[in-house]
Amino acid sequence: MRADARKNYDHLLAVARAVVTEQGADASLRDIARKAGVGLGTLYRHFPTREALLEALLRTGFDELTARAGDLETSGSPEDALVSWLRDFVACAHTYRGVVASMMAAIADAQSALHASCVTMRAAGTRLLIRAQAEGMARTDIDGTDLFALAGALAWLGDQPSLAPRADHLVGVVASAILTDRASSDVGGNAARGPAADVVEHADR
Amino acid sequence: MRADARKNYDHLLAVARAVVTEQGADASLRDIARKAGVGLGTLYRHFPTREALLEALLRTGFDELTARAGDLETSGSPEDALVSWLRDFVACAHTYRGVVASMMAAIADAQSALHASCVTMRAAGTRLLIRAQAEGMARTDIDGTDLFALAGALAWLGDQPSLAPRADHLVGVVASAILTDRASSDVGGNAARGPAADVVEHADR
DNA sequence: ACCTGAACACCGTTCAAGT
DNA sequence: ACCTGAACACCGTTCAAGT
Repeated sequence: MRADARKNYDHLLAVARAVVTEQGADASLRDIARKAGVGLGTLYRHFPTREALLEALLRTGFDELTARAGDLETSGSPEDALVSWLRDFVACAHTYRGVVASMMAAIADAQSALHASCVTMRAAGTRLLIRAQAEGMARTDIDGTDLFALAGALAWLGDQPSLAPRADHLVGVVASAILTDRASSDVGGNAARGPAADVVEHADR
Repeated sequence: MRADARKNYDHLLAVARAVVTEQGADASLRDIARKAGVGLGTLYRHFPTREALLEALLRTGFDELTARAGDLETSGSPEDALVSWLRDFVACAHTYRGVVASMMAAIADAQSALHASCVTMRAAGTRLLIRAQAEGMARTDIDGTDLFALAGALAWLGDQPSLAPRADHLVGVVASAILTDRASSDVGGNAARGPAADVVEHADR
């Protein structure tokens, strides 16, 4: 890659990060090119599709999520690992508003620039689910696709301004549906509570 | 309303129903006017905003849903009533792809043409939730807004082509998180159910 | 190799002019 | 009263022309 091209690429990505953070995944590509002081064709040269741009923006977060999932596979209780992954996924998707719809579309479209990362992430979640199921800690009538769907729905929820304030709490509610022993498990990381008790979010985020 | 205006209104609505069914809530208004053989200004005259058009399209379904919620308040078990409402809501939102995001935005925007209907629907769901909670059948750490949020998330899920096949099943999963007696209840809506409710006082409505 | 920006085919929204 | 469609300010995408 030529030096001037590299410079354009990097700058474009930085500007895109700012604009997409502000306007969401549907941000105007023209606006990004304009703000980057670059021709529209240059943006398209580096990122042939919107999803290619999103992929570049999300790569870091996705890689971190996958790495964390790997750690979770062998650490802590299966329930905590599963719920932690769920929270991490939702937090990651929440980085850019509206990105979760692209992810769900990408999983069904092998041509999408986001396809591979999403399949990888779903696989990571699936492994944590299977482990929890094997130990009798998670209901067995759902599979990795279901888990991914629920994670996506919770991320979508966090994107809606009117619902976002309760998004964290509702992750706990859905987690309690996935886990088998609601009564005795400590979903939130605090002391054990009854079934009707509030399932609290992590403090360390 | 003048006769020619009435005719335009009705025809516009019929065409809009077809186009929105096919293309979703983001369908091109220009396209609708074009297909209705009507000037673009005519569409704007009858439906000043996209939400006004959606409201007209959804009114029937919303009214039916509200009526059914009223019936459910006094019939069957509190759990069945709540889960039935949840399924009805998801089915109703599923009428037009992408409409659930408009609904969630409308609940926070009193100016929206969809605001009133959404508030009414949320209130209907809330009453069913409170009844179930009063009889000890639903967890008490969620409120009507949470129920509405979960219902919206499930409807969103049904809008994603890659997730839709499991949407019905996942309604059951989330329902089991809301209901207290997971083990014995039949979330799907059939015969077997948990122990009959004991002496319980009604929540005020 | 890489960049530019005009060109094309679309939008949503408004509003002067017509009937 | 009501309807029309041009006008305006935007899009995404492509591609000939430049360096």
